Amino acid sequence: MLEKQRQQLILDILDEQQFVHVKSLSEQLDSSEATIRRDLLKLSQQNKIKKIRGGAQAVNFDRSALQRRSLSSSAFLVAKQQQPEVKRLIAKKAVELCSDGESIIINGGSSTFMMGEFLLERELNILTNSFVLAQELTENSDNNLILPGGEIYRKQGIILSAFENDTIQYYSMDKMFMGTPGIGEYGVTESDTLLIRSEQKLLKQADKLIVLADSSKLGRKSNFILCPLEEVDILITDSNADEKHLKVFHDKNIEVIIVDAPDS
Amino acid sequence: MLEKQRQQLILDILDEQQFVHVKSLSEQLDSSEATIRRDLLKLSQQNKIKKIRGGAQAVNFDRSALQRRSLSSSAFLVAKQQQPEVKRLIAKKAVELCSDGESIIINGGSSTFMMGEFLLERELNILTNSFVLAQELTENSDNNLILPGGEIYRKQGIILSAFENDTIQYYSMDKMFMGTPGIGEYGVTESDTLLIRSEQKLLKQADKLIVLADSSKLGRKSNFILCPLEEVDILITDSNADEKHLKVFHDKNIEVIIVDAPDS
DNA sequence: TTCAAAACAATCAAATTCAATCATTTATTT
DNA sequence: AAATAAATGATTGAATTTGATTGTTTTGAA
Repeated sequence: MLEKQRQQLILDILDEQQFVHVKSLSEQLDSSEATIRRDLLKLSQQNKIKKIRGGAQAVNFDRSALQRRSLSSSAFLVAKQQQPEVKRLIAKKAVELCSDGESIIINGGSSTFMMGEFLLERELNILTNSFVLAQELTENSDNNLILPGGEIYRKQGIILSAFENDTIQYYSMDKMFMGTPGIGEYGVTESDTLLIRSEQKLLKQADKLIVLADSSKLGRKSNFILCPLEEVDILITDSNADEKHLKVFHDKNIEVIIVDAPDS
Repeated sequence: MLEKQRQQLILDILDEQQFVHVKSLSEQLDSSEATIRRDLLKLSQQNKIKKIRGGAQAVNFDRSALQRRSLSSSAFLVAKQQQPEVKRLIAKKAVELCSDGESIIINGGSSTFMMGEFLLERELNILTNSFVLAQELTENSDNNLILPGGEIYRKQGIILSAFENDTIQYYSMDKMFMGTPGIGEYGVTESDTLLIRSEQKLLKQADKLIVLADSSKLGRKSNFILCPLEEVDILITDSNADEKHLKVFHDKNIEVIIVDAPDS
């Protein structure tokens, strides 16, 4: 991985969470801890992050600017940068599972955001808490869009409500598409505490759950468990997936759809 | 492969992914690394890419955001040009009634949309069923935005819910700003059947109702009555207002704010 | 306080990337 | 076709980056 690319990714990660461990970065970016430390040193000298013992901390000296930038789709770009082709193919396959006229739920997040590209020419009923996705599809497609009520979180580009009962409880949808930072025997995980509630609420309104997770997400575990594997109906991943992981899903009767990874 | 062709392909690739290795380009384009380096040098001299150690970085990686930004702030500019100056002054006065930190409701519609221009530098809690206003202010301001749940109606640019109980019932706001096609002794009127329900629901959550209506709207009556005059606390209109109409509002103890009409 | 584990900066050797150079191939002009 | 110009690919040594190793510092538990 390129030096600049690595550093950009560190910034992107810190855009989404307040703190990261050196170790975690080293694993995620597939570089030695020494290299990560050097990156952190450089970035902190540029005042782009704050270097603290154990890792790095986000420096929100210009919170508004950062928020605006992330909303505009940096999350989308990070996703693209990390796994450009694979994620796109997975998103494409996900959209192919829908027929026009169907009602689907799409949760906020970079993986599912990529579905947008393939939804442009479709006509579905789409319930989503992703404000950015709704924006794109409202402007550029004929899909019918439904939003949950709540506050707009610029950084994540999503709408969240603190209240139990909101508009979405009245909607019954066919499928829910969900991206995740990690899925394994323990279930589907999520890193953001804000997101997890909202996603659980959305999940209740869907008949089927379809998880989008490229091979790097399999067996990974993020901070919080969103739902057990039993809830998952279909998993879409790529051909780099480890047999060991796939077996777990198979044992739970999850239908696994595998798309060809370009560089496998 | 021709030189120009190769360089265009490099640009295409960087249009998609922000970073590439020299090695990867060399393989993809079937040229030596030396040639690729020369291409990168030329392209970077033209400022079309950024040359970094190990490869190249897209310079316009935030292009979509930039486009959207200029386009979106121009949404206010367009409104500014199309609407008469009076409406703008009324909108400005309306925003001046708010102090930072306050919670306000703004209904969808062209008059109230113009408030957006003056809200850019403010920090308020804004509950609005105007999807377009929310969009603009999310991208270009630091206001906290709250949306009701429901379906997006493209034509009107608003969010509507068919259900009685939605998220907004939990919000208690200081002021509601409402534009209207007609206001008179019979009350505040509205022409759009879709809008009227939604606005009545919003109204319930506000302590004070402030109506924006230039002088041409006074004494006018549109198809439906949204609420009686008793509910109105403040009316903002312009200096062309007829005394006869103003007396009606005065009798109902409505505070009337009059802005100077430029061509009066 | 003591101790062990973790995180750290400094250092070094290996690997990678680079610009410069030159011979060869390809394109253009005469 | 010959001469000239331009582009390409290979080679080189220098510069930079990287991961591993070292010993030191910090941390939290005993």
